[in-house]
Amino acid sequence: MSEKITIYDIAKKLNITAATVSRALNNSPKIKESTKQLVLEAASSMNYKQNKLALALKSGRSNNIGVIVPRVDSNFFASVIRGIEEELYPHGYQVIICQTHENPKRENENLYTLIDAQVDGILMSVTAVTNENDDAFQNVLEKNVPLIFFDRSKQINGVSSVTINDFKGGYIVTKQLINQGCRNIAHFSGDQSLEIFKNRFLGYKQALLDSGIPFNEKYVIQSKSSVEAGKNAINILLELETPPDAIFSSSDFAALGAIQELRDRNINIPQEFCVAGFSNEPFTKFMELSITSVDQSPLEMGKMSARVFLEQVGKTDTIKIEKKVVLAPELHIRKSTSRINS
Amino acid sequence: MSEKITIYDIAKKLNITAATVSRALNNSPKIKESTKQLVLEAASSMNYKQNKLALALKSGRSNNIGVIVPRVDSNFFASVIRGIEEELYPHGYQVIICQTHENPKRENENLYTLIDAQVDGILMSVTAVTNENDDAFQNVLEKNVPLIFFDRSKQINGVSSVTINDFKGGYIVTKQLINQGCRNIAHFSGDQSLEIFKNRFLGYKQALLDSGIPFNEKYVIQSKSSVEAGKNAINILLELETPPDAIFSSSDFAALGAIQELRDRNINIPQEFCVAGFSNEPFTKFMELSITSVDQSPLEMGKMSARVFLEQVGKTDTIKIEKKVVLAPELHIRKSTSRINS
DNA sequence: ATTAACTATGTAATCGATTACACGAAAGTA
DNA sequence: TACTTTCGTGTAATCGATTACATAGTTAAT
Repeated sequence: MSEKITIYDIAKKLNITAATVSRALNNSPKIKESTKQLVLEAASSMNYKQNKLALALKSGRSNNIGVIVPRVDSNFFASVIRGIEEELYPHGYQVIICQTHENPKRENENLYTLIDAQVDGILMSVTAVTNENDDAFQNVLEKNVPLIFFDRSKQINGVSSVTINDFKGGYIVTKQLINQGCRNIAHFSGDQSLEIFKNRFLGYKQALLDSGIPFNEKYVIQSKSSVEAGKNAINILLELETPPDAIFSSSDFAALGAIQELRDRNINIPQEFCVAGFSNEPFTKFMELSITSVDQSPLEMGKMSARVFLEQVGKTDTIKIEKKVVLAPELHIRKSTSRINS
Repeated sequence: MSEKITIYDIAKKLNITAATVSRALNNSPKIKESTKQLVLEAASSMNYKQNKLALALKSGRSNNIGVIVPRVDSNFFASVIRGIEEELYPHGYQVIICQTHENPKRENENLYTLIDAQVDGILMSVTAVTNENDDAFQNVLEKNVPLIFFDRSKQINGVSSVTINDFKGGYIVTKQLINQGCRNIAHFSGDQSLEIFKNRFLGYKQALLDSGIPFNEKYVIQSKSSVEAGKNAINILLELETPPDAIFSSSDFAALGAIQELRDRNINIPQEFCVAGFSNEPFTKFMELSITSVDQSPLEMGKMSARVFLEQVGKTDTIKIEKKVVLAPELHIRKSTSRINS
C-alpha cells in the first residue's frame, strides 16, 4: 500500500512549508524559480498526486457534473451522455450518471443527492411533469448550480434547455405521409404531459390541417415505447370503422410493433399502409423494410448541453442566463413510407 | 441564493458545539435523547444538508465509483452501466462514467483521474491489451482501490472479474451452424489480443474439431464491429476458391453487413448460407430475417460486477480477494440459422 | 543614511464534518 | 462520607489544500 503523499510530506522533505509547496505547484509568481524547480522535482519523485477532495472542499467546486436520464440503456440517452462526456472531458469534468426510471420520486432523490454531492452542474431530461418536484428544482437554483434540460424540458425561470423542434419533427414526418397519398393518418403519442410528445402531436395535427385533412381524435392513441404497445395500439385502430392507412408513431419501437402486426395481417407496407417512427433508433435503418424516422441528433444535443453548461458555470450571482437552444429535427425517409420508389 | 447551512450554524443556534451536533445527527448513543431531538428539529427547520465533500475528505471515501468503458453508446455497455447503477444506488454510491474510445492513452488518463478523484472502486472493461498501462493498474492496486473487470478482462493478480464464458459462446453457436448442415464455416473475429475475441475464436475452432471439420485459416477474418466491415469481410470470403457456407461473427453489426451483402448477391439465407452474430443486439431479433446471436446478459453482468465490488469494498489490507465470476452465454437461435423450420 | 518598495516565505485560518481525549456533574458503591 | 463509574458535552486535532496577512531580507529611491 503506497502512502498518500501530501504537500506536507514534500514540505518536510525540502524544509519549507506546505504553503510554499502549494504556491509552487500552482505556479504562483511570488515563488522563486529555483524553489519551484525543487518542489516540482520532489513532487514528481515522490509521486505526489493532488487530493481533489480537499481541493473541492476548499473551493466548493467538485469538478463533477450530474446527468439525470430516465434510463441509460436507450440509444438516445446513451448517445446524449456520450456527447456530454466528450465535450466536458477536456475541461476536467467528470460525469455522474443517475437514472429515474420515469419515477418522479427517483428524480427528486437524484436531484437532492447530486446537490449533496456538490456537483457543479446538472444536465437532465425530466421525467413525467408533475409539480411535486418543484421544491427540488428550486433547491438546485437556490444553490446556484447551473441546471440544463435536454430533450425533455420543463418551464422554469432561469433554466436553459437544449431540445429539438418536436413540433417541426411531427410536422415534416406527417407531411411525408401525406405526400405518399395517405389520408387517414393515425398517431401513437407518448405521455402528453411531456412537452416533446405534446409538440410532436401538435405538429402532426397542424400538418393535417394545412393539407385540408380533418383531424380525427380516434386516430390518436397514447402508447408506451415498446413493440408490444405498438401491436396493441394498431389492433385497436384496425377495429375502427374507417381504419387508418398510415401511422406516425412517437416511438420507433411502437412503430416496429405496428409493422410486425400489419405484416401478420398481410397488409402491404408501404403500398397499403405507411409507418413512420421517431428517434431514428439504429434498427430503423437496419431492417429489410427500413423505417422512416426523425433523427434527434442526440450526440450533438449532448455536446450542446455541455457547452451551455460551460458558458454558465462560474458566472454565478450575475444575471440569470436562460438560453434556449432548439436543434432541427432531420427526417430520414426510408422504405416504410416510400411508395413512389417501391 | 440560500446560505449553506453547516453543523456550526446549528450549534450556534442551540448554544452547543458542533461536535454535539455531529454526534446527534449520527445518532451517537452518548447523546441525550432530548438533545438529539432538538438538533434534529433544528437541522430540519434550517434545511441542513450534510456536505459530502467534507465527509469524503475526512473519511477518505467519496462514495463514488468509476466505470470505464470503450463507449457508452453501445447497447451492451449501456446495459452493463444500467445494471451497475441499479445495484449500487441503494448503497448510496454514485457512478462516474469514463470512455476510452479504445484508446490506451485515454484508459491510462481515466485510471489516474479516477484515483485522483478518490473513487472507492473502479469497474471497467479494458481496451486493447498492451502493457503500457500496467503502471496505472498497479497504481490502483497500491491505493487499495477495488478494481473489477467486466467482459473484457486482463490477467492481473488480485483483480476480480465478471465475464461470460466466451469459449462456450463461440462453441455453441458454431455447433448450431454445424447442426444446420454447414461445413465451411467462417469466422469474423475481433482483435484477438483481447481475451474475449480470442476465446470465442477458440470455441469456434474446438467446435469444428469436435465435429471432425478441418479448421481453415483462410476462413478467419479480423474485422471491426461495423456493418461496413462485415460487408468487406464477406466479399473477401466469397472470392475464395471454396467460399464458406456460414459465418459466425463476433459482432452482430458485422453479421448484419454480411447478410446485406449476401442478399444483394441473391444468396438465400439460411438455406444456402447461415449467419450468426454475438452480443444479441436489439436489432437482431427485430429484423424480418432475425439473426441468431449469443446473449451476454449485460444487465446481469453489471449487477454482478457491482456485487463483487460491494463484497470487496472496506475489506482493505486483508487478504486480496480475487473473485472470478463467469456467466453462461445464451444462444438465441433465430431465422438466420434455422434451416429446419424454414 | 534613512525610508520606501518589493520579494520570497512563513503563520495561521478556512472549507465542514468527525472523533480521540478531557472534564464536570450526576449517580452508584463501599 | 468518600470514591468510582457513567453520562453528556466540550476542546481541539484531523483530513489536504488554499490563501489573506504578516514578516524578514533585499533592493531601490530620496
